[in-house]
Amino acid sequence: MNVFKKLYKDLKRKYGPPKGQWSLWCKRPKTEREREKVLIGAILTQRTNWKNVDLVFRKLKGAKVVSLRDILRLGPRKIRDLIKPSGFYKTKSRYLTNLIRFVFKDYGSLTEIKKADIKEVREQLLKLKGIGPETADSILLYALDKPVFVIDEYTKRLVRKYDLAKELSYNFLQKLFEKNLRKDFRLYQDFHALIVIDGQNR
DNA sequence: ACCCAGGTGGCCC
DNA sequence: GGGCCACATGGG
Repeated sequence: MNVFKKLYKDLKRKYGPPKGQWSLWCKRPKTEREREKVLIGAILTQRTNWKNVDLVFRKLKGAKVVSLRDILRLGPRKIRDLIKPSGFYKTKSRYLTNLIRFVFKDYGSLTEIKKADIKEVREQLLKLKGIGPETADSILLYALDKPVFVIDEYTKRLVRKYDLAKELSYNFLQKLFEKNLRKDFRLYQDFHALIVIDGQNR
């Protein structure tokens, strides 16, 4: 058994199924509404503590904003105020609105995007302002159930801790994980979630 | 009063 | 391609 698979098994044994926010992100299958929530969360959680993002979701719920349509209906100004606790709220409200417009304009729904070619969707996402490799891949993996391994700060710390690679570039690490694991979005979802949980557990 | 958190874009060299 | 900085809030 290779070291990647072993690390996954160890983390799984230590923490069990991912909890909290991750129970939604790793849920299978997801409803359209659940995919939308993951999509919103993928933007809001950029460089931000999940506690703050959760605060935003409670505010959104209180304002009866529970879908992508609701966000567009409210408009950028109101959304800006509602997402304040997640930080960087001016840029994030723009990023989020742009992303949602892209979803509706090019595909109509997340369920439709799910049927499209992964490569193509990834490239389209990366063209959007505010969506870099990690956010694009988080969307692909957790909102669209695509087998794409997400590399983030915690993943890099894990790589350093166990000396899994000398190079730490995004693309290199992503290929490394994907090469050493079976191509399975469920495995990728749980593994990455556990890496973050473990990283935050220090 | 610091310091941190699932990043990204825009500069500069 | 790499090094820096702005973006902002809530919690330890």
